[in-house]
Amino acid sequence: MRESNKQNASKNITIGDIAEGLGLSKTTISRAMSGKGRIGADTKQKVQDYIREHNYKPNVIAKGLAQSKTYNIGVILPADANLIEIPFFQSCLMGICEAAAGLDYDVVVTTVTEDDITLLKRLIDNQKVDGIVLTRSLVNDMPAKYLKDTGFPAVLIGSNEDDSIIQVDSNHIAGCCELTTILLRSGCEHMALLAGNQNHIVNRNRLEGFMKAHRDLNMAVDDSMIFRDMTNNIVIQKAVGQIVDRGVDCIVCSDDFICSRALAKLEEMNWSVPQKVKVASFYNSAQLESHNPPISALSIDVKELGVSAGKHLIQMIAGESVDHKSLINYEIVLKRSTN
Amino acid sequence: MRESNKQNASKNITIGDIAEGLGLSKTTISRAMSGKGRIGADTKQKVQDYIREHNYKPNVIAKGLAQSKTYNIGVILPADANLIEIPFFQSCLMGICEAAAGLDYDVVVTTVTEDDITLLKRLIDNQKVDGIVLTRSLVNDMPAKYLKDTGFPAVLIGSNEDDSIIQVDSNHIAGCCELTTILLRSGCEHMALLAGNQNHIVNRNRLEGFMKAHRDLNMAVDDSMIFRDMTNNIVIQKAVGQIVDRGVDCIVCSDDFICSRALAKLEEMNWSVPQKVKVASFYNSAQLESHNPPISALSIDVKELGVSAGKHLIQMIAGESVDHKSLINYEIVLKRSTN
DNA sequence: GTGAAAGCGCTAACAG
DNA sequence: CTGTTAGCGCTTTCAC
Repeated sequence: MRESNKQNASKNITIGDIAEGLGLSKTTISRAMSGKGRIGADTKQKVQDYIREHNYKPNVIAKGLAQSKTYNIGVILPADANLIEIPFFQSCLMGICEAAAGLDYDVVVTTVTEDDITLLKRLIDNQKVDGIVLTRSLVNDMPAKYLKDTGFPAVLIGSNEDDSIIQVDSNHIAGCCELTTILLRSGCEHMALLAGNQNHIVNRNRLEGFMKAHRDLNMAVDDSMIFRDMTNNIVIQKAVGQIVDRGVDCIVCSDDFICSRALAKLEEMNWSVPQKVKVASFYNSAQLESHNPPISALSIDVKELGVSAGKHLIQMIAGESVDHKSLINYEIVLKRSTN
Repeated sequence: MRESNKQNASKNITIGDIAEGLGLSKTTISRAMSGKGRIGADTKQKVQDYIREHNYKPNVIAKGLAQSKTYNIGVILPADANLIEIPFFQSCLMGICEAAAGLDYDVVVTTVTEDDITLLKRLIDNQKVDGIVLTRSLVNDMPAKYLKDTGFPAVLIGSNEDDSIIQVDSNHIAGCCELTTILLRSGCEHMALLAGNQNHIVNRNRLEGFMKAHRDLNMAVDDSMIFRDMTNNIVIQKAVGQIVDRGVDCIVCSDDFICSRALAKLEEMNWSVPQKVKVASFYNSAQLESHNPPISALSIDVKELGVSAGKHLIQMIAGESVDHKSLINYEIVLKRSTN
């Protein structure tokens, strides 16, 4: 019950306990830890020894309060029903967590839907985070708009027309253009594109890359072979039926979800890949990992996107300047589906 | 520059500003908000009006510091490479976020691997959360053990031998038993099971349910038809080859990942489902959503698991007592693959 | 080089 | 019913 027994109690030991135990002031302890201000090398050592010995962990919350910081970054995940199982966001999150932990930050997550950003507002209002990572980008992006208006530190994983928001992305236009070019050069003459939800910037960019490849090679695109907003199995199956009728020789899909559904339909029609039609995907997940034949695709290190976004955000919070746009490499992986 | 202009500044307005603006004490403002302690109905009203008018948002961090709480719960996600894209955890997380937001808590996430829980320790040491949700359960579960030893409030999504940790799960044994029973009763005589990583409790439970169904019906299980630790495509393909040779008439898989690989192999062998062999999965994700034929499976509302876990944890933190184990319903969804 | 004191924004006895 | 006074655990002037 004596004062000096404090550190044995279940409560965590505080900076005050150390000061008391060492006969120093709280200020000195603080300085010994932060390195700020001048302090004697010997006392510094003494403090650090004491800290190690007593396994002292500073209270980050209190530190934050004193500095008007939280040492947290917020990650906004989409909660729209059709996206809830998309692994992209999970991989992003892993990357962000990794970056944050390395810089002594923590990650708090919340969700938004296309038309409801109340939880994002709440997170900011509650002053629980020092900055925000957005993990998807829509055409009229409410979160991006809100963050821009409020001037809250933020970085976007993906691209956005608005240059004023910091962005981390891979170059979808270039990547899709490159993959398409390879396919065109390999002799494809009747290419089709099954593009995803055009409300997502990324799907517009993929479409644009596809178009650009044709332009660059001076080849016409057949508009009747371009399908947008392939957001459910019904429309995908219908589209596949139509393009097969029109003599397609190569199908490119916006992502693996579309691709796996297209492949299922082709199989049902007994239309063999790659003999009768080549198939490639613009986004490579685990979904088609063990498909037979293996599917050619654009591959990006999504976790690395998260790492980069996290680091950039924390730099920003620290007041350092960061690039307005940084790009993560992509890779073109050719497999049997386009042989 | 005058004192009274404070609320126009970019800084957030504080409880002190309100007190000053209204000529009351900070205590009174605090009481008007929390409802604790007695306070005049009229002053309470006045305060609330002022708050609304000036769009005041209390600083949760400061509140927390004063109460030794954080109003955060931690969610531990597995970062093992082979699990990173599994949508189960993402759905859990969504549910936990939903529960937390509704109870004015936030969610901070971090990761562990099978043999490294330093980030979990860090989260607790930093005192950033009031409790922890574990989203997976292994046989020698380091996080569960650690939390038990430290006595930190925690709930586990999944099951664990150790009864002392609060658990939220669906009844995998009963569910798998029920589905297996249906298949046995429908005439299957040579059933095979492709079970997942036996280091995961859930996969052991699924196996147990499968066995129990046989026991209950007094039917022998053929050990050569039971495969454990089907963690990669190679072993799965090999297993499928073997069981087909042995005259299997029904294949049950631990989860959709195993199932999709098994289906791919069957297709390659031109072994039609369900004509030559029935197929079912013990865990239903979006992975096989549009497979042809549709796959019979056990279906559970994973997000609801998260919601339940989140609510239970926050109750616990509030000092209320919670059930040691609560179960979420499962559903057996029979489709063409077992017709 | 070190310490005293004030303060981050809020809550919680204890008085009146 | 309301105000005063201490804190929560840490940082940060400003003195010495």
